[in-house]
Order: sequence, then C-alpha cells, then structure tokens
Amino acid sequence: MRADAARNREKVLDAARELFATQGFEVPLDEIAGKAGVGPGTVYRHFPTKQALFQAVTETRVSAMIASADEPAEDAQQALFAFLTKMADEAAVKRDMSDAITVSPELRKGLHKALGGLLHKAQEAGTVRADVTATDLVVLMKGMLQSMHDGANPAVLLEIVLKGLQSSRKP
Amino acid sequence: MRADAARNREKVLDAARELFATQGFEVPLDEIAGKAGVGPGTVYRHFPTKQALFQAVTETRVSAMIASADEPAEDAQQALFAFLTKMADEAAVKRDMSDAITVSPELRKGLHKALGGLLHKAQEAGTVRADVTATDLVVLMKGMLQSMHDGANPAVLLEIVLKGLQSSRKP
DNA sequence: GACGATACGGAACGCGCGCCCCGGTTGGCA
DNA sequence: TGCCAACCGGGGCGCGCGTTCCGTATCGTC
Repeated sequence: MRADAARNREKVLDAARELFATQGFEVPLDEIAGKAGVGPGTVYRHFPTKQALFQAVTETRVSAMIASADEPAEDAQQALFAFLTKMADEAAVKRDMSDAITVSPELRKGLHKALGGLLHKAQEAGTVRADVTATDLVVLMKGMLQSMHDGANPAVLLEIVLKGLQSSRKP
Repeated sequence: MRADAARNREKVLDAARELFATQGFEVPLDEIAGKAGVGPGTVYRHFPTKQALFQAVTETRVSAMIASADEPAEDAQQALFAFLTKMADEAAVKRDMSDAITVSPELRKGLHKALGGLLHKAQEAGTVRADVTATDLVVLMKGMLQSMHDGANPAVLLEIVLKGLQSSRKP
C-alpha cells in the first residue's frame, strides 16, 4: 500500500471515530470525508460501504468489551451488572455504542452471546429474574442507551434497569 | 365541505390509522394515499403536512390517555404504574404510540405534564425513587416502547421498569 | 528524470420521499 | 340541466445521501 494511501486511511478513521461518536451512524459520509480532508471517493477506496467504516471504528471497542465478559467472576449478578454498567458508561459518552447494536449484525450477535452468558449465570444464581431472555436484555439496553442521548440522566436510567432486573424473591 | 371531500378525508384517516399503527411514522405518505385509494395531492388538501396527519390520528388516543391521568387516586404509586401500564399496552399493539413522543411536540409536552404530575405525587408518597425527573421518565418510556417492537417481551420490559422505579427504602 | 501503477477529488447518478401544481372531473345549487 | 367552484389524481420537483466514475495528480521504481 502506498504511503499516502495509508495516511489517508488513518485520517478517515480518525474523523469517523470522532463524528460517529458525537453524532452516531446517521452522520453523512460526506461530512466524515470533509473532516478528514479527503473526497468521498477516497473513503470508498478504503471501505466498501459506510457500514464497513462504522464497523471498523466500533469493532475494536465492542470486541474488547465482549471479551471482558468472559473473565470468570465470583458473583454472577455483580458480573452482569458490571458489564451493563460498562456499556452504559461507554454509551453515555459515545453515541455510536447504541447504533452498533442496530447497524452491525456481527456486533449485535457478539453482544447477544456475551450478555446471554452473563445473564444465564446470574439467573442460575437466582439473583436476576428468570423470565428475561438475552434478546430482551439486548433490546432493553439498546433502548436505554438511546434514551441517554435524549436528555435523560444516564446514571438514574442505569440504576432503574439494574434494580428492575433483580429477582423479586425476598431473601 | 363537499360530500366526496369528507368521504376522502375519512378514507385517508382510516388508512393512516392502520399504517401508522403497524409501521409507525416512517411509512411513506404515498403508501397511505395508495391504501386510501387517493392520490398524494388529495392527502395534502386535507392535511398540510405528514406530521399534521399523524397528529390527527394519534391526538385523540393520546389525549384520552392523558386525561385519564387527572382522575384522583388513592394510591399515588398505583396511579403512576397504571398509567405506565396503559402506555405500554397501547404501544405493544400500535407502533405509533412511541413515535408520537418524538414527532409531535404537543403530545410530548402533554405526556410530560401528565407523567410529571403522577410522578410527583408518587415521589411525595415516598414509594417512587426521588431522583427521577419527568423528562427521565418520558425518555425512558420512549425507549422502552420502541424496544417492544424489536423482539423483546413487552410484559417483562414493563415489569422491569416498574420495579426499577420503586423507592429503595426498606419499609 | 521519466514512466506506469496507484490513489485522489469531486462531480454526477440513483433512489426515496415529502410536497406542490395543473389539466381534468365531479358535486351541488340555480 | 347547466354552470361554476371545489376537488381529484398523479406526474414532477427539490433535497439529502449513499455510492460510483473518471480525468488528474502523486508515489515509487528503474
């Protein structure tokens, strides 16, 4: 690959990282190109589609988060809640976290699997209500993450969801 | 108003009711016109904008719901939760309920006010966590209602939110 | 320093959709 | 029944945006 090509690729990725984070997936691709100081055609030389660029930007962060779900934990509920908190913290600052669930099937599936594992263990421990499915949780989180960008208090939202997830059994 | 005009107006409203309910606000206006058996121009003779048509369709239902919030109740928490349940039940069947919050500022304000009143009373009674604002609640509900159309179990989602809203004080 | 391959920029295309306009039609009053 | 105003259908415009195409500039090698 030619040197200027590699340089432009990085410029595009930098611009995309910032604009996807602040405006989400709906930011026009021409705006990304403009911020990167290149033409739209150049973007398409490096990424076949807008989705691919988005995935390139989010994949790293999301994959790291998913990987963190595999670490063994003592308290199953604690592990699940920590994961959800991590998601919420990320989404409170970067707008592309919630879009990743919608835009990229791969990332969605990955999240679904990671959440499913944590959820299952917490349910077996009896501390999280048993009638929630992994799909419910993914979708609920997507809605909650989006709500954070509409003027709601992210911390309060998260607390509500976490409390709501707890099993109703009285100890 | 001429007789055929009135008839067409009704046909448009009927088609809009059905399509907004099943597909939400993003349904193309031409599709509504097509289902009504009229041209797009005819729709615009009766409603100045797509938004106005949407509002005409949803206003009645939402206003009725808002009005029901004014009925005096014994149990403040019960009143709030009943209202939220009503919203969820409606949204589980009609897709335009959640869009109404986004599309129509009037309806959003109305909902905000109604929810704010119920919330305030429930918070005074101490049964609902005090750090939630009316805006938080509107936005949270919007996210939850949208989530219902993404494959989540509406009943479970609602229960999670209701439980999460309850005050943490141990009686 | 010249030449071929590679990459660039941005104009242009296609598409979807909200909205408007106009030639033709229809309803209801005299 | 005839006439005019009201109304209708649907083709078309404007716009935003993802994507592509191509003439031009740039890189790196011989």
